[in-house]
Amino acid sequence: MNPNVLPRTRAARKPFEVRRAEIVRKAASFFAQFGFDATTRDLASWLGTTQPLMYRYFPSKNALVEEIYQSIFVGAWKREWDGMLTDRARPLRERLVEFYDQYTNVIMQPEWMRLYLFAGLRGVEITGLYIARVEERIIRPVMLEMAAEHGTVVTPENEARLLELAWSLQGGIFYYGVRKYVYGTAVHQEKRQVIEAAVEIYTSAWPKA
Amino acid sequence: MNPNVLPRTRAARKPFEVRRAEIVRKAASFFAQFGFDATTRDLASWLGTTQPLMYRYFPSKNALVEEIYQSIFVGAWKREWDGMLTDRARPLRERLVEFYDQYTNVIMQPEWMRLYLFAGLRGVEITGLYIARVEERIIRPVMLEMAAEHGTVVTPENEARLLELAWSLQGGIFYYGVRKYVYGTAVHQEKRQVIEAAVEIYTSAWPKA
DNA sequence: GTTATTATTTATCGTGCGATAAAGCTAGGG
DNA sequence: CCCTAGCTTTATCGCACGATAAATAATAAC
Repeated sequence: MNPNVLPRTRAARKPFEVRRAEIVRKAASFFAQFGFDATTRDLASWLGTTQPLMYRYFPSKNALVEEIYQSIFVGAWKREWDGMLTDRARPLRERLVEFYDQYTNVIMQPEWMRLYLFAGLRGVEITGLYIARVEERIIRPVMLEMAAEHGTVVTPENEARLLELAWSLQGGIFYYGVRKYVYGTAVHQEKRQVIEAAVEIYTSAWPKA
Repeated sequence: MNPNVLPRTRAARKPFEVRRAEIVRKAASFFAQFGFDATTRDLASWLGTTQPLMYRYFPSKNALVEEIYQSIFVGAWKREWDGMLTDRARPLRERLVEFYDQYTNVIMQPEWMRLYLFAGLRGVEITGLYIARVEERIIRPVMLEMAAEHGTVVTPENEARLLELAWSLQGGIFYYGVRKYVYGTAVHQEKRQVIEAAVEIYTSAWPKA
């Protein structure tokens, strides 16, 4: 017997690719809330369909999960961010604030943040690759621009220190999102203000040597 | 049939409280690695005992998990930290570096960090309480000491901004641990150096107003 | 309008889970 | 040395999980 109290109305018939894309999108939101150990039956109920339907579109639960990883971690980066940090026609602080404002508009959402942490805790390989890419695309450019702005010469000796300093800026911003979207605690300011304050601190106190 | 290849030797008989404490301690380490959805059978194998043994000491898996939460989140704070940040006989930077050095000696370990995030993602109530306590015991004192050092008057208008600034410092340090212990990526400096650099940035660039 | 196609559902399988009951074994008291 | 208390194990239950097969129904082609 079907455990649902109300008899389900048959799900609307949809073209293969439409349904498939819908499953990936909604399943991401579902797993972000309940973790990847949530069941395919609950997922189907969330989708408004039945459990075996998923297996027409994905060979296994894990195949679906892998596709969610791809959509989140590979699809997150936007083309226009690439030159944003290094455009020296604009003041550095302005570049940093605008970049982090836009970048966090994408990643600082409950879905993205939670999936990122769920996947990290699971030891999913792609999260390590994601961090490596963040270092090359964000941390290192930020560090180099900071150094250029302050006349700091980057050497093999101080590179590690300067990279970690740029990571600290990133971490200070990121943890704001963790508090808000993972732990659900009250924060005291809006995202934009937090970014501005953190960027201000780092640009004004960047070490000369 | 027992799936173990080698026939288990019977577990050494131990007094109730000894075995019980051992289960909590080792189970914390086990769940930190594999998440709270790991099975009680695997846990028993990890403990070197059998699965039903756990039920002599805890009425359910969840009761054991709750006890692990308590031991981690309530038992983490050390008495001597309480006056450390506010001891104005010492230079502020020195206080901050020493506090964060010692505090991170406790929390910046794979076990603590992973359980903290696992629990947070599960929506476990105690993590919200933990963050509230961190704000009262660390963030607010840090903010007030910073303000006092720089002659900043804390008002209802700027309090939110100053609190978030102190959170940024904490977040910058914390995220270093996330990278290292959750994502397993290479970091460029030792913890102590990262703390020193972050504290240096924040103490030298703290806003006057 | 009939038929072919395929999206969707119902029914079910084997497995592994948390939990319980009962049997087995070991240390300490007499 | 035996007996008993209680720690530990074996055996097992009911259930929910991922996955598959077969039946059903809605769309598309002609």
